[in-house]
Amino acid sequence: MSHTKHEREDVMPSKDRTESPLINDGNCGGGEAGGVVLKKGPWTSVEDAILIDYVRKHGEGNWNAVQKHSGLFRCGKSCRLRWANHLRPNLKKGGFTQEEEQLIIELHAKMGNKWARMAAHLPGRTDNEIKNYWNTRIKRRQRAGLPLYPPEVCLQALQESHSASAANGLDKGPHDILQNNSYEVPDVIFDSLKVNRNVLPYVPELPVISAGSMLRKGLGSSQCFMPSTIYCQKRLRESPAFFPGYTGAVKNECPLFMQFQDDISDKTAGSFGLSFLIEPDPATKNSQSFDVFPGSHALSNGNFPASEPTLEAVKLELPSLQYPETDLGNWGTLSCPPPLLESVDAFIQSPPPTSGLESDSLSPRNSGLLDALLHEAKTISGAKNHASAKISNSSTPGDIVEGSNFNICETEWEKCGELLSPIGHSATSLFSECISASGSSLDEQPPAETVTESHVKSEPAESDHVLTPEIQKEAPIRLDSSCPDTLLASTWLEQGSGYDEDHTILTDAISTLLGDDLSSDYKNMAAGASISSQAWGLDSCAWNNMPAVCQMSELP
DNA sequence: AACAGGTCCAACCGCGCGTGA
DNA sequence: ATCACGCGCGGTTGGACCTGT
Repeated sequence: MSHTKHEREDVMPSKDRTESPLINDGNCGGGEAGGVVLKKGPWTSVEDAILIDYVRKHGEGNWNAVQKHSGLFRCGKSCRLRWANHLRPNLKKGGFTQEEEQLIIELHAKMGNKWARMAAHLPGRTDNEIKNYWNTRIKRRQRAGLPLYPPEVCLQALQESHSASAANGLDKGPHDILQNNSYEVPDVIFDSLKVNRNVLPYVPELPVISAGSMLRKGLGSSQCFMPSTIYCQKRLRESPAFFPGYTGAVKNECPLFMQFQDDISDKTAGSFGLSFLIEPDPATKNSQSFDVFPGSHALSNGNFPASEPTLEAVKLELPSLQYPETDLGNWGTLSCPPPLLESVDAFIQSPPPTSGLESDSLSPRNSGLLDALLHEAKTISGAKNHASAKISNSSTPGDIVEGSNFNICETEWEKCGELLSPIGHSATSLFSECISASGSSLDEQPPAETVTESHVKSEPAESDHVLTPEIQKEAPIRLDSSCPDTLLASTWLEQGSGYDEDHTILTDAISTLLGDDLSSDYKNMAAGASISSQAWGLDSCAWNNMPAVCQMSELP
């Protein structure tokens, strides 16, 4: 295809950019290199030949010298790109094979949008190719209402995780895949999780924010969601260990979240009982839906005015672990809460300030990816073994925030915190998606139904499982709450009933993720029991009526 | 045949990192 | 310590092509 294109270009070199020498920006030498106007746009075969010849003579590298010595009116960057993506030897052209596709999916589940690293696993393929393939895949599957990852990948990861944890113990890190990639899972991560579990009540904002943002996205303003994401992602791109969970949790680097995001935007917003966000009650309009969390980083960056722009700007510049320790200590009393998405994830995963940064190396937990969720589940489970007594006996948010006047909110907050934790959120979203796609092909499955047709059970045609009357009856009620996870989880659990062993594993994982209080409920649900409306403890009313200051009081 | 919408992909762009002066 | 430079990475864009109506 590109070949055809370039042949065509060779005949008619270009119309726009190529022949508009003045449209050069600063990235390639300010558009001029030594007074020479650099060319942009498609490469011609002549240029290719020049570049190939140059590289043969001088080797790769020193790309800026290419323009100087070869007569090419291209910036070094453009030369490097052309060489790397099209001219270098051993490049594989053509579509991806099934094996390659499978590998890409698996790699993306592990790495997220680390195209270059993925390309290293695919000889002859370029990061650009993989990126394009993946983006196309995302669009396709999003349109089709399919999960981003096929069930195989999810289940494989789960099974591997399960067996690995059984064999190695929890603290070894249940990441076969990751281990295969020589990823390190520093113990300090687990320690920090145990420590930080006490402050999980801070977490629940994330899903709500996500939902709001996703709803806005679903409402056709995807740009609402992106700017901050992009901004932070760029800022922190090279600090995946710090909190890729942020970028991941928001967009591409967290495929799991993205699955949920896609689902939310495509289906949930319209049918999951979140209409109160879209068509808020006049009395609660905006202030209680989108602005229910006044300090929401995501909200304030999602085309909503930031209440504390200055502070936020500062925090945006810093990876979460770079927050001054004093800031961490002050969060509970800040009038402006910390930025949410990044800080939430990072806070949970952050080692204690004294643990140093070396522990951050590619923690799977930090990735926000499939493995990370599994890891998280087991980590929390392990943490429970060590600290459950402490937590259950003495650790309440009220304990954390000493002298807080807002302990009245503890119960609701705790429940919501458990329920809405980004971990559970991602996991349930993932699992529901994974199971919902019963087909086994790696890629397309025929769209079972249009998005608008989706209801609680979104893709009936893709699954043989049907909602039980109980669930059908109860789920909409539950989902009128601001806890979309509820539905996803329940949907998953219901759908997962056909996967006995995996189901058990998944159920355990979910239960672990949800914590002690809810695990039994989830298991009951999984066993076919109807959802107890009391189990969730918090409906939209309670949540939305919770004073913002109360929510703030729970900040770590 | 014409058109619209979707898909694919090459190339651009901004940013961050590493290195050396 | 600072700056400039080279380089690589990931996100985005724009246009050609494909497909369905």
